[in-house]
Order: sequence, then structure tokens, then C-alpha cells
Amino acid sequence: MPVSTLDRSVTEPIIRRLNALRTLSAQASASLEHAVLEGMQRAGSGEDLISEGDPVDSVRIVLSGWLCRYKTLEDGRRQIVNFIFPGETCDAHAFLLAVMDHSIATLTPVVYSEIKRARFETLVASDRSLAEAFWCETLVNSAIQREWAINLGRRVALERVAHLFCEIFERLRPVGMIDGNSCIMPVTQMDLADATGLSVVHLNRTVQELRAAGLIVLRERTLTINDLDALKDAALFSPSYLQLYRRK
Amino acid sequence: MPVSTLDRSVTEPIIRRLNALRTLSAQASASLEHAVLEGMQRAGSGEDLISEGDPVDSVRIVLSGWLCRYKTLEDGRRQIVNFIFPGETCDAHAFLLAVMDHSIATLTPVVYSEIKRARFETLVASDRSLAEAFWCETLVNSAIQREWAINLGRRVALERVAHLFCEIFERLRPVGMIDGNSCIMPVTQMDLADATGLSVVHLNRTVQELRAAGLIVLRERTLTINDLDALKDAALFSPSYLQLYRRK
DNA sequence: CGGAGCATTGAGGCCACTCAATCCAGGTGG
DNA sequence: CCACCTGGATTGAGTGGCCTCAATGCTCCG
Repeated sequence: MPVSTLDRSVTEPIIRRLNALRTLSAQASASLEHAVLEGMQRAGSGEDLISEGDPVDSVRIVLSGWLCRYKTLEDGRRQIVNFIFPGETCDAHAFLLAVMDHSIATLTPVVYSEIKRARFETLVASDRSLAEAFWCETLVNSAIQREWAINLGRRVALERVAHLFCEIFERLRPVGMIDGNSCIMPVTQMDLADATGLSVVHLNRTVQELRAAGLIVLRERTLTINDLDALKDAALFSPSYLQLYRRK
Repeated sequence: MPVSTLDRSVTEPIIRRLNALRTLSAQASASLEHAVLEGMQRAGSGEDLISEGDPVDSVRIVLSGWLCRYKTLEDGRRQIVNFIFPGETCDAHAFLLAVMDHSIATLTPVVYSEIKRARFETLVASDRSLAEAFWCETLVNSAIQREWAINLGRRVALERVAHLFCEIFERLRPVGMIDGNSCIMPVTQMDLADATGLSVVHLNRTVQELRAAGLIVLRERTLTINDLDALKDAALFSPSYLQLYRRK
């Protein structure tokens, strides 16, 4: 079955994302696209794709929509520990460990592809750059985790929210999901609060502070950054941890 | 050159640590030990082994001593994002990315082994379980990072400090570095504050609260946990993220 | 028209912060 | 041996950032 032009546009974020990490051969791209198109799935908003404690036996790659990784405490406190954007992989290597240590939920309706472990392992065994690209993605995720630790531990509310907005913007850029100085922001303030470790009330007030400072506009699920450099300064944001530029 | 019995005891934490993740063949253990013994190094306390922004071209495995991964903000605020204990690897796969996104510093005098990238890659290419063990270590580190995110974002000071003590204790156990209900705690309260995102003053008061509750004794660089279950309850600690038990 | 979900605002309280002083142990030089 | 210094632990006082509780507004939708 040939991969049509239409299909190509569907898998584009994935190919762009991985190519940002390692140059993929046409052959590797094609076999990946083929595998992706075989396992297409949809999920509504607010669904758990995987829950903490589940064993994992497949890899999920996001084609469209936003997801989050989160953990909860017994009493219900929730912390979003990372977002997952189109082109990114949910758990490329999670099957090496016994069970999931966290949950993954959709924040919007999502289209993704589910690839069984054996299929995935065959795929990456066939091409070294493909294997390395997936590993790099895992490593970049680790780096993002570390940045979130300093964000939660050492930045004050205003810096923290500003930093999150900067990160979202810079992560959406390489997959072509920003439009000028705007991007969609399809999540609730509750989600943003859980990502920044703040209460909803205080998150709301912090967003208003950013608005009052003229740094951002946030309405109708769209974030507009008036002055990206100024926002980055306010956030103490330095993008190197995202590894947007390659070594070689 | 044969590996002597004395040498064996030096590399023991490494072998124990990796075996907890994947069963290593005698052959794999031996060639790893050999490589480790070739690259032995020492460092004093308070030294940076690698700094943010550095390119990486070797792997460091810790034989004894404590280290930490940390990030800083321009104005000096510091967040320790993880500890590194004997038997653990500093950056098994960091060379796949361009540069370090964080720094690694010693918290005590340290003995470690530095293995050049090419040597390391040859080593892991020779044995699948060895390669998987190192990858698992990287993945467990990611899981720890995520737990730290909820620790910093959603636990209050008392829970946070209690959680850190539980984690340290449970991570030292598999490498044989606990003694009954005690372990060494060779770091300053400043370090503990930077790991928990608290000020030194408040960390000190929180430790005293744990002491007053009869949960711990902390003096002369030794931590004694009077009632581990009670401490875990106070911390909302659940060890599954440490992957102490294997799938297979 | 009523309800649900989300954003916003007000009021009051506490947790963790900063600044600053004190204590203590270990190391060093006179 | 002691005075001194330094790094770390501890304590006190006062403040403010972020919290909780609770009410209100708004929009969408059945």
C-alpha cells in the first residue's frame, strides 16, 4: 500500500520532530510512516491512555492534540510533570521497565498511532539513526524534567508561568504549530496550575499579572506573546535544555 | 591482568546496581569490571565534574561517595535535581546529545571510573543485557526526576523532606550502604535545602519537626529512621518509581 | 431555562521566606 | 594551649507570597 500525499501530511510532525534530533534516511522515514499509519487511533479529551502501575507493551506516537504526563498523591493532589505535543512519543522505551511510574492523559482530542513493542523494536533495529532519534527524544525528555524541577523548586509564580509559556512556544515551533507570535493553548487554567505547582486561583492571578505587564494575551484558547524576549527575561528562560540545535 | 578479590569489592556497588536492573552474565560483569578498573579517578568534595554547556565524551561510574546533578539560575538560585550514589552512572548516554543541560558536582570525596565513549560503546555492543541495564538506569533516573517534580510541586515541606529521606534510604539499600535503620548523610543542610526547594532556615526547622515527631535522628552525618513505615506515611512515599523489583 | 465547566474576584490565614544574630565544632597560627 | 577564623547548624522576628474558602460571572449546551 503506497503512502499517499494526504498521509504524508498527517505524519509530518513526527518526521519533523525526529529529524530535528537525527537526520533520517528516506528509507527510515518511509518505514516509520508506514508503521505509524498502520496503528492509527483516536481518543477524546480527558482520557487516560496509560495509568500508573500499568505494564507497557507498545509505543504511542502523537499525530495531533495535547497530552500530559502526571502523577497524583493519595489525597488527590495532582502534578503534571510534562506535556506531550504532536510529533512526540509517549513512551518509546517504557517497556524496558516493569510498569509505568506515571499516567498519561489527553488534554484535548488526540490522534495517535500505537505500535506494538515487537514491531517497534524491529523498526529501530533496521536503522541506527532512527533508533538514536528515539533515544534522543527520551533524553531530551529527561532534560525537560530537570528544568521542570528547578522551575518548581526555585522560580516564583510569575517566573514559573512565564517559563512554561516560553517552553510550550519553543516546543511547538519545530513542529510548525505556531503562527507568528501566537499558538493555541487548548488547556484549562486548572491544567496550567497543575503543571506549575500553583493553585488555580493563584495561577489565574499570575496570568493576569503577565497580561497587565503587557507580556501576553491569553483568550479564547490562544496564547499571544507580545514580546518573546521580554517574556524570556521575565522567566529566566534559556532554551538550551530543549536541544533544538544538533551537535553534528 | 586478572581482577583481584580486592578489586571485586571496589566494583561491587556497580555490579549490584546493574544486576538489580538486568541479570548480567559473568562474562559481561567481568568485562565491565575490567573497563571500570582501567579508568579509576578521584575527586575532592565540592568539585564540578561536568558543567552545564560542556560537551560529553565519556561515561563516569561512581564507586564511592555522593554527587548531585544541579541547575542554577542567573541570580544564583540553585536546585539540586537528583543525587548520584555509588554504583550509579553519571551520564551513560549523555554523549548522544550536544551538550550537558545541567552540572554534576561532588558532595563528598568521590572515587569514580571514567570510560571513554568509544570504549563504552564497544562494551555495551558486546552484551545486550549490559546495554539494557544501562538504558534502564537512565529510564529509572527519568522516573526519579518525575517523582521530584511532584515532590517540589505538590508536597509541603514536611512531606518533601521526609520523602527525600525515604528515597535516599531506599536507593542506598540495594547497594548495601545502609546499616540497620541508619545510613550516612554526608551532605550539608544547604544541600538538602537545594534538593527540596526550601530555604536553609526552613529546611532546618522542618528537620527539627521530623525529629520532634520521633521519626528520625540526624546528627554527626548519620540519619537514623526510627520507624520507616511511619516516615513513609508522613512522606506519602511509594517506592514503585524506583523500580526496585524487576519485570522478569 | 437550568446546569455544568471554567474564569475571575474577595477575604482572610498560614506556610515558608528573608534578614540577622548566636552557637558550636574543627582547624590553624602564634 | 589558646585566640581566632570559618563553615555549618540553630534560633528569633517580621513579612509576604501563595494558599483556602467561597461567591460571582460567563459561556456553552441540552
